[in-house]
Amino acid sequence: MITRFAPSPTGKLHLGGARTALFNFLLARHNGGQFVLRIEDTDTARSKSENVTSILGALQWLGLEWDGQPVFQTARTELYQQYADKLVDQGLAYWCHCSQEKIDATRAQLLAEGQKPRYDRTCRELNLGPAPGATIRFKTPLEGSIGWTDLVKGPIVIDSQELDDLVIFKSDGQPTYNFAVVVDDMTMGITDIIRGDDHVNNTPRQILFYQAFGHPLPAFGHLPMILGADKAPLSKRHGATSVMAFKALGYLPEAIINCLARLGWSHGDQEIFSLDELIKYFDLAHVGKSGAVFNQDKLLSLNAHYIKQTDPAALAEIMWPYLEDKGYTRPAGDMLTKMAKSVQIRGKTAVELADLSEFYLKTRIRSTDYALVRKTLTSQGMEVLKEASEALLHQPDIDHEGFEAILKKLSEKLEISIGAVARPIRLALTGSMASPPLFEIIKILGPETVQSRLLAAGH
RNA sequence: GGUCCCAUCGUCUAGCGGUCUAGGACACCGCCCUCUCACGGCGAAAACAGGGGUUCGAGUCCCCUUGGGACUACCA
Repeated sequence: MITRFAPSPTGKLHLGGARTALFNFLLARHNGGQFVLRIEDTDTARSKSENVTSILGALQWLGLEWDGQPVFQTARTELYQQYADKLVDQGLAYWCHCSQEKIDATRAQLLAEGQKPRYDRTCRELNLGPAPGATIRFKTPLEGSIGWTDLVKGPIVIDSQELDDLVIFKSDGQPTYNFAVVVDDMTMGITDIIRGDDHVNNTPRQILFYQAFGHPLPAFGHLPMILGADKAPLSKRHGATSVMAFKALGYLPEAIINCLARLGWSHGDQEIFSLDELIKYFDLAHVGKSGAVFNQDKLLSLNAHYIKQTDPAALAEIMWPYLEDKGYTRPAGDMLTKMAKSVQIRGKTAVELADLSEFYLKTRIRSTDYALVRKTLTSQGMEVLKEASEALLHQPDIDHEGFEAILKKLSEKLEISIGAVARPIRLALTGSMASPPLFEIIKILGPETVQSRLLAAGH
């Protein structure tokens, strides 16, 4: 089995493309086959090499390793030419000298008469040769039907009268998409073509070409589209859609893979899948037939799950770039790991992790919420800070139990609730009312920083 | 317009004729836990688009309607 992913480098790798790549990857790996890449760059006006780099980078980041070297269509023009010539020689295709204007005119006329707009096949039996501005058209059978059993949609049949005499070679000497794809898939030995729903209508045309070449048909499977919240196909206007944009937002590749896999595929009630598990369980039989709305909340929750799963040291590395962006210098030793661990269950993205742990690195804690400061650092609050500072001074290596005891003692001494004791300390230490547990913060920050922050807030 | 595809909670989905008074997950709401925020635990609410068949029996099979979508290029 050989599957392929064939992006055109007209943009970055987006969610839809990533899922197509994932399913092809999974199908191949599940069956011990190959997964290859083809870059469809024949649209030279819109194709950019930096997009190729970025698409390959995104696939790598996701962990979708491909076999061999990517094939570039622009390097194979001669091959397409040979195959087109073959069809012309066999009388299965023909040179067409009709001008674009003429074709447009007949199309418009047919449309006006309420008929199907199509080429009128003027040149079909004229046996013309090459000429400037000429195209090569395929002799589509005038009758009969074309069908295949789609791997995800089931049997599909279409009347060949629905099809025009397709142009296979453009007047600029480049093959058309449908033709190039077939030549590529044949010569690359692709056995299973898994692609987006939008290609269902291309399939009968491509089948015609396979038949013309006397080449066995590959299996086709068409994946439903990924939609935005408004049920329209996912696009830029739905916000972040490129894989790397999600990386920048602090999402983990495991979460994106898991999320994408569950968009249109299922394995009973299981929700969490590692890439290895996906390879083990993946099958086309459980791919759904209808479009799926991409739900970023679900991705977020999956991301939170994988963040919780990640080893704190590794998480520190994932989180660090975002802290670095804020202008901090990297702390020494395992400080960063401790920080990551303390916010691990609180942050749902690497960005949130950085935001939540930022207070550890600040040189000065300041809250801009003045109302809160006024409410918390009352004379009583100040008293708490002073007392806490003294209590902690004698117990720098505090643990949960020990800190609870200190809080309790203070609460009894000052005759206020435990919460009222904790509040000013939390504000002094973190600048916020939401943070990891105080004893944990104290341990990570160390006695000197704790003292100075308590004192600084006391003024 | 024509051709093709699709249709279960708000969303992703399980379901492959009887085990469905329809299960799971996310989100939402409530309760518990608790030094805050979270995590976690427990619970609630929430769907078979509509209409005809077939069958002893239909979410599951067939047809129609409705509603979505794709394609209809010398774009990929």
